[in-house]
Amino acid sequence: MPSAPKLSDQLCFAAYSFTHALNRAYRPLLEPLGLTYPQYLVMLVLWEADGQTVKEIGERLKLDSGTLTPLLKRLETGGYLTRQRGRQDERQVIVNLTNEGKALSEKAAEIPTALGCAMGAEFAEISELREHLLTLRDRLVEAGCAVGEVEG
Amino acid sequence: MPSAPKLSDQLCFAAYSFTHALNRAYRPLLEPLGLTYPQYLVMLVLWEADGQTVKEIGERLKLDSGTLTPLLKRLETGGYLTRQRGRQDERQVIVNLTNEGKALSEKAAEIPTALGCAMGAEFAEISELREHLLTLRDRLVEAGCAVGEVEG
DNA sequence: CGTAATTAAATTGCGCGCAATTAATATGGG
DNA sequence: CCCATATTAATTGCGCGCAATTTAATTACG
Repeated sequence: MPSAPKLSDQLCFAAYSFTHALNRAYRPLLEPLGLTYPQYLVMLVLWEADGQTVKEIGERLKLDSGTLTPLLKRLETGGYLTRQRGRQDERQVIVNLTNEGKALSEKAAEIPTALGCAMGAEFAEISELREHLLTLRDRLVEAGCAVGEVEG
Repeated sequence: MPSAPKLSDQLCFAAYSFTHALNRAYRPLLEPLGLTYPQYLVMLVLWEADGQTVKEIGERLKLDSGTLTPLLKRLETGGYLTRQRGRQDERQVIVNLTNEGKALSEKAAEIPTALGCAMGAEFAEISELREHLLTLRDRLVEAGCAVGEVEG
């Protein structure tokens, strides 16, 4: 297989396995809160601004209702939020935190710290890497197609 | 929620959404080959070295048999590889590419190029970012625990 | 030897992630 | 006003990822 791309050359695999490693690192930290990692992301969005629609949450996290609806139902069952149809527009579903859901943010406060430590990285380094990834992500979303000249 | 971590501060979310964007960018490129992205990764591993065990493939990709067994069965059904118990150690399953599976590497040759172009990134930039992510990944795997001082 | 401990895959169960479809509501044009 | 079109969620189906368990084969130990 002389022409085959090499795994070790792939940025995509590095990102893929880094993400999985992050997920595994989060698991024991989130388990005491009763959250999975995607559920934690939804809570982050709601802690920043309560009362958002499913659509708004989805835009923020780049997820659709196929993923969010069952996830939100589980968080509702867990007592962290409520879901109710909008009054002026009944197509929308507004998601509100319960007191329990709001209180959870305090327990979650130390999680980023723990992760940063586990990675042994400085704030500036993390920050730069984050922006780099978001830039490339946005270019990927924008491109969607094309055939060009470098490693993927 | 004054103490809550912010989504925009999170490296984890940047990596998470970058990975999903990559996945979506790969989809239309891999569909003509009849592969999903994880299946493509397995093929990359086998194109580099045919005849590996499930364990070896899993170590390379950081995946376990719970993920690999059904995935490999699908690739077997698709005619890209065969799975057979090892002769000298019957606990192992050796995975071999079929001619069709080997031939697929040629069609896949242009994929990394297309992705690199879609990201609009130089080889050096990609390369550096890749190493950075792998370094942090390995630190995460090594740490597994701890509570420290920076953003995650 | 023979039994205990170890190892490799497979299986089970659950939660994403996403494409595709459906249902209900809202909007805009004639 | 009515109907075609848009939009928002929900639903369905499938393929990961992974923890936990099970099964089978190998190795280590007394």
